[in-house]
Amino acid sequence: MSALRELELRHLVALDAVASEGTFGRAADRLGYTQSAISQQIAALERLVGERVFDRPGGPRPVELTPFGDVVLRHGRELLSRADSMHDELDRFRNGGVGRLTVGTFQSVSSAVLPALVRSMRTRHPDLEIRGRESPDDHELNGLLAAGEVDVSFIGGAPAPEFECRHLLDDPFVLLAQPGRFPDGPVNVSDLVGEPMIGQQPHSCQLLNEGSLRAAGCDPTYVFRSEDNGTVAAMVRSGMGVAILPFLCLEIEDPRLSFHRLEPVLPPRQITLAWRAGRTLSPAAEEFIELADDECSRLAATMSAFT
Amino acid sequence: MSALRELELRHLVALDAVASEGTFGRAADRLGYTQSAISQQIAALERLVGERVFDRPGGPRPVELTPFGDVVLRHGRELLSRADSMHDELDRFRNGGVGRLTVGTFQSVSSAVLPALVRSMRTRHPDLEIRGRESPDDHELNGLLAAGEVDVSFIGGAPAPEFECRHLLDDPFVLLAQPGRFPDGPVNVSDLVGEPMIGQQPHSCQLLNEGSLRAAGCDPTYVFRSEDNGTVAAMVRSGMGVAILPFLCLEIEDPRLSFHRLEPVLPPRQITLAWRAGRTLSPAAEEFIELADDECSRLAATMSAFT
DNA sequence: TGATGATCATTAGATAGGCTGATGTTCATG
DNA sequence: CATGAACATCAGCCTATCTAATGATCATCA
Repeated sequence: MSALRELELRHLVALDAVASEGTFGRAADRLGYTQSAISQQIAALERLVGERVFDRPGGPRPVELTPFGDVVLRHGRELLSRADSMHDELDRFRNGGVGRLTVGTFQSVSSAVLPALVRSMRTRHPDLEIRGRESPDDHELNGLLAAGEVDVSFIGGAPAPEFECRHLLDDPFVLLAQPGRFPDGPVNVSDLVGEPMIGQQPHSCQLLNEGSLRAAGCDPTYVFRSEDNGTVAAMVRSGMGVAILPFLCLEIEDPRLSFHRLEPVLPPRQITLAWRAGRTLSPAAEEFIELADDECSRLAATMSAFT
Repeated sequence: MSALRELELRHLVALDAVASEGTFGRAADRLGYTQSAISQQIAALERLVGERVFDRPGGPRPVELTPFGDVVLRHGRELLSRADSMHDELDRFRNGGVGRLTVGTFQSVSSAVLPALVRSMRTRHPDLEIRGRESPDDHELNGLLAAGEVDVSFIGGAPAPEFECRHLLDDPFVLLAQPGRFPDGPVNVSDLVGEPMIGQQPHSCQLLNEGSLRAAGCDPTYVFRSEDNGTVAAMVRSGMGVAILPFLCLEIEDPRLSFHRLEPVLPPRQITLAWRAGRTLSPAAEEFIELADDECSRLAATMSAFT
C-alpha cells in the first residue's frame, strides 16, 4: 500500500536532530554520523515522502523546515514517542510488571492458596492484570488451558500429557465428624462402613475420594451432597453424617468439628500447576509458578503439623 | 538511546502478516517475499526486542505469538496505523487541504479583497486553518513576514528586496468630495491648493499620497485624520473638507458623495503579495497567491469601469 | 572586491545487511 | 516408516548506507 512502509525510525531521528540543531553537521555530531550520512538520510526521507523537508539557503546559513517538513516532523515525533513507550512497556513486561495473567483454579485452591498468591503478585506488580477462571471440573480446566483462555491452571487430577506441569502439593483426604463421634486420632476406613456420608457433587475430586474408599473396602452411602464446603461442614455438625474432604477444604479452627486421619491413608489429591508445553510463558506466569511453589511448600509444612 | 531506534516498519508489517496468516510462508506470499526473507525479518525483530515473538512448534503446525510477541504486535499495529495516518495527512497537505495559512494584510485589502479570497479557500479546503494579521504599517508587515509569523503578506508599499513578491493591482488615489463641490469628471490637483483635507493617520499609504500631492504642487492642509474610512467619508459629507483615498477604501455606491479622478494622476498605490524568498511555500500558500492574483484581476476590471 | 570559512551536495570505495534459492531439520499424519 | 509441511540456515548476489574527500554556494569581513 503506502510507500511509507519503507520508512525507518532512523530517518525520523535524523529529521528531528537536524530540525533542532539547525545544521546537518551538528545533527551528525549528535547522532554519531558524518555530515554526509545525515545529508543522505534526509535525502532518503525526502525521496520517501516526495517533498523537500528542509530549505537549504546555501552558504553558512542554517537549514529550515519547509511547511511540509514541519508536518512530517510533528508526525515523526509522535511516531518516535510511540516507539519509546513501546520500549518502556516491553521492559516492564519483561519483568512481569504489565500484561494479563489468567489462572485456572478450583474451589479449594481458590480459598486456601490463591488469595495469598494474588496478594504477592499484586504487591510486586500493581499494574499487572490478574484474572481467574474457576471450575470444579478438571476436564473443563484442561480445556481452558488448551484453548489458551488461561495461561496456567491448577489441576486437581492427573496431569494431562500435552501439558507441562509442576507438582505443588499432596492434599490428603481427612475425615470430618462431630466431636466425640470417634476417638481422637486416626480412624480406620473399615469403621466407616455403613456410616451415612456427606459429600461434594460427583466431580473429579469427589470421585477420586469415593473410588479410593471403595478400593479400601468401604462402599459409601451419600445422604447429602453440596458443592459448598460450609454446607457440608454444617451438615456434619448437625449429625446427619460424616464427610471426607481434602484438607485444603477445611476450616481447621472450627471447635464444633473434629478431624481424623484415615487408615489406610487414601491416595491424596495431587495439586499441580499446568501450562501448555512448548509455549513460551509470560514472565508474569513464570513468576506466578515460582510463587505458587513457595506458597505450597509453606502450606505443606502447616498441614503436616495438623495431621 | 533506545535500541528500538533501529526498528523498521517492515519488521512490524512482517510481524502482523505472520500473526494473521499463521505461517511464515503464507505471510511471505502475501507480502511478496520468500519464506526465507520473512524468517530473517522475524529473526531481526526478535534480535531487536530481545525475545522470541513466535513459538515455533515445529513440523507442519502453525506458529503462534508468544505473550511477549502479543505486546509487540499490539504496539506495532498502533505504530503502523500512525504511519498510515501520517501518510494520509501528508497527501491532504500536499493538495492544500490541511495546515495553517496566516496572511498579513492591511485595512483596504482586508475589506475589499480578502473576504472573497477567504471564502474561496474555505470552500476548497474546509479543514484548512486560515488566519490573518492586520497592520496599517508596511514596516510591521515586513517584520511579521521576515519573522515567519505570516506565510504571505499583502504589502501596500515598495516590495522589500529580501522578499519574493507578485504585483497584484494598482490602486489609484481618488478624490472624494461633496456632490457639486467640483464639476463631474477629473479634477486638477492645482484646484486643491488651500482646500481643507481629511486624511488617514500618517502611515505608509497616507504618506505616499501626501508626498505625491506635494510633488504635483499642492501642499495639503489636514483638518482631520481618522483611520476609519467610514469616518473620513462622513467628514467629507459634512463639508469639513475633501479627501484623497485609495480606490479600494471607497464605498462607491454612496450617492451622498462624488468621486473624481485626479490630474495629473498620482502614482497609484501598488498592492503586492510578498513572501520570503528562497523558502518553500506550503501548497495552500501557493494556491492563495494564485487566487489572489485572479481576484485582483477581476477587481482591476471592475475599477477601470469606474474611473 | 576578494579571501575566508561555514555550510550542504556529490562522488567513490568499502562494508554491512537483506533477499533469493537450495538445503537441512523437525514433526504430524497416514 | 515414508511423506509432506513447516521453519532455520547457508552461500552468493545485490543493494543500501556509511566514511572520507572534494565540490559548490554564500555570508562575512578586511
